[in-house]
This record gives sequence, C-alpha cells and structure tokens, in this order.
Amino acid sequence: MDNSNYLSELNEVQRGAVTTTKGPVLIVAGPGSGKTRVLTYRIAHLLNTGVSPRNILSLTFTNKAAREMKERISKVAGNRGFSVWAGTFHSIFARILRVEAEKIGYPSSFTIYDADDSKSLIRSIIKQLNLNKEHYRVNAVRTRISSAKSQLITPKLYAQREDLLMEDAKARMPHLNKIYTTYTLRCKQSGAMDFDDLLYRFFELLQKDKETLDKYRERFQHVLVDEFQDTNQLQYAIIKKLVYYKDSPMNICAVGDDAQSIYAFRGATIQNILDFEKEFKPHGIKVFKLEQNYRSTEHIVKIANQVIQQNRNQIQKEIWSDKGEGQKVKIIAANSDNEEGKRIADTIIEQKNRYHLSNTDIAVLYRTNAQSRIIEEYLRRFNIPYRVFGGLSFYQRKEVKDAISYLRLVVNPNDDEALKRVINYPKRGIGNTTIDKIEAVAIELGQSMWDSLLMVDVGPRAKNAISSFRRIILKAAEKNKSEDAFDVASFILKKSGLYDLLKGDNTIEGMNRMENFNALLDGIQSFVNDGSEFAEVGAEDASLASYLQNIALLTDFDTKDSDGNYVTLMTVHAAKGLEFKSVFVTGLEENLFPSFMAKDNPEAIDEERRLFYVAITRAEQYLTLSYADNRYQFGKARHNAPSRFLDEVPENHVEMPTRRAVSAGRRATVGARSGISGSFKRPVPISRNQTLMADPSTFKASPAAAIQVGMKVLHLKFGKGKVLAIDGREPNRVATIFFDQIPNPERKIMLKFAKLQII
DNA sequence: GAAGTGATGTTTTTT
DNA sequence: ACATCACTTC
Repeated sequence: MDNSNYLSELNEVQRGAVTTTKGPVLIVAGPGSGKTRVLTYRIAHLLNTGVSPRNILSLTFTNKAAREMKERISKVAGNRGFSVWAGTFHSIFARILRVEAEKIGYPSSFTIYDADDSKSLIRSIIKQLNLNKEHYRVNAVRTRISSAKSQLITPKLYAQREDLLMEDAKARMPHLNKIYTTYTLRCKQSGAMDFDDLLYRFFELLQKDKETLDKYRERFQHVLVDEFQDTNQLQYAIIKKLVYYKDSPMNICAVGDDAQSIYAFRGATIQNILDFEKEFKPHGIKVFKLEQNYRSTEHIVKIANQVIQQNRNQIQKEIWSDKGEGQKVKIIAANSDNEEGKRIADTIIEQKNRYHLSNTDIAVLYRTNAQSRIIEEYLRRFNIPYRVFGGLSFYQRKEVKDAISYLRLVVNPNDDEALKRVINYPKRGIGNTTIDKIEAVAIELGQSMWDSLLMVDVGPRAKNAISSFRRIILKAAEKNKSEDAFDVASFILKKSGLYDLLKGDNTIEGMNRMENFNALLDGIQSFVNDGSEFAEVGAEDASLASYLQNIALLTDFDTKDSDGNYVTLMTVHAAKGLEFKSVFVTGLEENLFPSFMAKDNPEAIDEERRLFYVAITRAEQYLTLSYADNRYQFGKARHNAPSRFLDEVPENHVEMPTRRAVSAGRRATVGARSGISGSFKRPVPISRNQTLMADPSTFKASPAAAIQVGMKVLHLKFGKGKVLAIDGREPNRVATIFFDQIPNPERKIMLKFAKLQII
C-alpha cells in the first residue's frame, strides 16, 4: 500500500507530534485541530518504524472513538492496525481482568454491573441497614461511592478521612461509609464489578501482583491516551503505574484539551494535564499545541476564543482558522419553548433550501434530554426526519435486560442482581416475601443469594418453585460448558418461560418487545459466528461469558446504525468529538444553560462555559443560538433570563435579525411577555472586555422613534457616532451608524432595543 | 399478588 | 411532565 507520504499531509506541529515517538509527549489539541489524525498517524508511524502492534496501548473513552481509530490506523498502516491494543479504558481492562481476575479473588467469569444494577444493590443495602431513604438518596450515594473509588479511596481509607465523614454528616448521610463497605463486599460476593471496579480492580491487580505488573509494563511499550482532560485520578494512577517507573522508556503520549473538559462532575480533573506536564518534565516531556482549526469558519472560531477567555484557569492558546470569514452566528430569540421549537424547524428548512444542506449536516444540541421533546414535535410537524441519540441502549431495555439477566445467571449464579430480576419473572410463585428471606440468609451468612436458595425457611409451594428454578439454571450452566453462546441462550430463554411470556403478548408494545428479544438472539448468533460487530471491545472467544462482557460495555451510540438521512438531536455532552455543517445550540437561558445546579459555584459555571465552548465548536459553517423567554420546567411555566453566555458572544460576529420574528404557531399558554423578539442583549453587564465609551451616570437614552438619519448619537459601549442610514419598517428599524472611536466603526443596530442618546 | 393512588424529586453521564 | 415508589385495596 502507498503510505509513504502520510507525513506530508500534516502541518509542522502535527508532524512533530507524530514523529516524536520516544519519551513523554503532551499534545494540547484545540477543537477541529486534527487530533484524531495525529493520534492515528502516530500509531501508524510507530508500526512503520518497527514497533509491534501488540506493544501499543491506545486508550479512549468511547467504543466509537476506538473503532474509528483502528479503522483509520489500518488505512495508513494496513491490517496490523487491528492488532493494536486500542479500546476504551473499561474494555481493555475488562479484557485483561478476564485473564487475571483470579489473582485478586474474582472469578474469570465475573459479571459487570451496570448503573441500574449498582443502584438496585445500593437500594437493597439502604434497606438492609435500616437507613432513612429520604436522607440516603440512591443517586447521591452512588455518586459518592463512585467518586471515592475514582480517587483511590477504599472503604478503609474512607473511614480515616475526617473531611469526607464531615461532608457526609452534613448531608445527613453519616453512615455512607458503611454503605460503601457493604456495597464493596456484596459486589465481591456476587463476583461482580461495577464500571469503576473495572478500573479500580485493575489498579489493585497491578499494585498487588508484581509479576503481572511487570508483564504489562513489558507489553505496553507505547501508551497513548485520548481525551486526557477527562481522565480521573484512578485512570491517571493506572497510566502512571504502567509507564512511570525506574528505567522506563516513558513512551507516553497524552492528548487533550483543557477547554473541552466537561466531565468534572464525574471526577475528571484537568489537574491531570497540569500534573502530567509537571511530573514528566524532568523526563524531557515535549509539548505540542495544535492551534489551527480545520473545521470551522472564522466567525465561529473567534466566538469560541472569546467565550473561553472568560474562564480563569486554562492553558493559554488561540485557535485560528483559514477557512474564510464564513457566516455570522444567528440568534433566535423566542417567546416560549414552543416558539423556539417552531423557529428551529423553520430555520432548518430555510438552511436546507438556501445552502443545500442535507439532514445529516444538521444537529440540534441541548443541555438536558428533557428539551428534546418539543423540538421533536416541531420537526415531526415540518416533516424533517430526525434521530435522538442518548436514550436507553438496546441492552438496557426491560425485555432485553430480563433476558440478559438469565444469561448472566447461567455464567455466574452468584450474580445477585440478575437473580433478583428473574427469580420470579415470569411468575413462578416466588413472591417478595420469599425473595426477602433469601436475601436475609445471604446477608447473614455472607454468601450469594444463589448459595442461600436451599437454606431458606419457606412453605412447600415456594420450596418447589425454588428447586425447579434452580434446576433450570443448573441445566443451562451444564450446557454452557460445552455449547456455544447461542445454543445456551436459546435453551435458557425457552426453558425459563420468558419466550412464551413474550409470545403471548399481542399488544403493539408486546410485539415490539418480541422483536427486540429476537434481535438479541440474532445478535448472539452473529457474535458466535464471527464476533465481528464486537471487535472493538475485544471479543476473545464465542462463549457466553465473553459475549456478556462485551455487551455490558456498549452504549446507545454503539447500537444505533448510522445510515439514513436525518437531523441529529443530542445533548451537548454527547456531541463532543462530532462536527456538523450546521449546529443549533438551544435553550440558552439562565438556570438551564448554565444549569441551575451551577448557579452559585464559579467553578461549575466555568464548566458550563466549557460545555458551551464544546457546543459552538461543533459547527463547521452555520451556527444558530436560541433561547426562550418562557419555558416549562418540571411541569411548571418558568421565566428565565437569556443566558449570560449570549452576552459573551461578541456582537460583531452576530447576524442582525433581518426578517420579522415568526410568531409562535400556538401562543403558548405561559403568560406571554413583551412580545419583543430578536433581543439577545440583556441590560449590558460590565464584563471585563467591554469597556464603556460613555459615562453611564450621565447617559440618558432617547426614544427610538426620535432617531433620524444624520444625527450624532452616543452609545454606551461604542461611544460617539453618526447615523448614516435607517432601513426597515417599525418596529424593526435598523440604523447604520458610524462610530469613530471603535474598530469596525460601521455598525448596524436595531433601534427598538439600542440605547442611543441624541447629542 | 395485582392494580390503583398519592407523594416525591428531578443536570450533564463517554463506561 | 414524568417516572418511580411506597402504600392501599381488592
């Protein structure tokens, strides 16, 4: 294959980042700066200079990124690309743990608990410990446990941390540590690891077993980490364990952008980037800053730079583009959330016609999933095909999870969460009372529920039901020793009665469930046949255990097929790493974007601002920002001021409204306000890059109607100016004014909300 | 054991 | 608006 000139496709900085393969490297990569290209070419370059694919470890956060990377490496360096250890942190470590788990007291067929399983277990522990669930909210507890783990704080260490105990006491959860301890114990008894455990237990393995540590240090001669700003302490600790030791070649390459760190709320810390640079400095770290943006036109890039400047802590860099000025950003000011939806749909139609965009060129982004509903409604009405991303993954649907729980139980009968899910589904006469008794025995004896099944004191009917349930699972487990995943799955799903239960349901939803159920079986069949669709998570064999491990790590994004011509709807978080010709960023209101949760916390506001930065930098050519004065939130009509972020968008990059605001299709039931639309300016706050050109104490705005061509006027921000022309009709008259004290002196200003004083 | 009622708490979440 | 969950009632 011809790959001799891949280096010439890179700019100078990129080439440096690709060819500096010895020693530590930090690549600070702005949005659209060709980061993925650099990473893949770097790996291809390693392969071309004689490094074996087996010695390269490339860690990403999403399966999609991993898959893309492998494909792109292979394009440049051939099929060797597929032998590189490229995957998500979780999938790579899970794969290793499946080989090594016994060294830390886990079965190799360990179960992976997803978020639902974790929550369910926590719920049961709160009950077991007789704690007040008003104070101990499951989500809060889970977040707390997860954050402890990602900071390497074991239950034992937790007990010594006065600060954490204090925080818990303050939050009226003094026994949180007890829950954490029990949770850890119960997971272990069940042979289960949650998502954090996949990282933590891998760390533990490297920590405890010197031989294993040496083995993987030897194996991973070159380590690359994508989206480094999103790593947490635990991930950093693992990386250091692998590359930071005496006589290490320290071939570590971290790629990231502090400005795009949007997962701090989950324990990610940009401190890792800063620490990384400091810790590897004595070892000759080379830093490359990719600042040229190949994605967006200049207006968009400049807005992004301006916005992110408002944040206090950041690695200084200035993104630039040579794609030409492009279009200014458009702002949709709507009266209600309904009007916002309508005008977005309107604008989409308009853009499709005017710029010949297809649906796939367009994305509508929002801060919270709840916002999608109204937008969907109007897209449907306008017959614009769309797809919402980020819902339940296929594997999280109830009927699919039920079926999978059976499979999990066959592979690992100690999996208590799976057992609780299916022991009485379909109904077989094992009611809640009986299940509670089984769980009580399990807790009492410190063993799994499965091991406790025959020890519980219940009536003969329940006893019989338990025995026959047990027999089915045992029979399937026996088969599992010799048969492949598909045969075992068909057997247990049939024998359990699940198949008949679904078949008997002839409602629309029921038939839908049956379809999903069949799709699951088809998936297992194709996994057995070639495993190809799971290649990115590293399927090792055709066993049921291997199948389960792989699907546990798949998300919504991995199960939706990407063909079809539709507009993309997703949260800003989900859009990271993607790009579209036209992007709508919606719901730009205080208490929504930025979120009300961030209100009183400057650091959280900075994170929201980074999120806004991520949102606008998804756009290649057309960027539209929108907000609504009134919106239903939590079932109540609420008024929110336009987002502070809108004020941070410099006006000279904003397109002035040229047409009259479309009135809402249906006047919202929420109290209609002034009817002013088009105003994206709040009373101008004095932010640090807005110097006032007039004294506000003596400034007195003249009525808009009085402004005439030829007048000399004073503007708070732009200073003295002369009115050159007035266009448009009331109430949308636009004045062209020449302000001689500012750069770009000729400005178009809408009279109805400009504050001008005649002098 | 099922089905219905009322109170409650809601961000984002790659894995 | 909406889902979830404890608690009631049949």
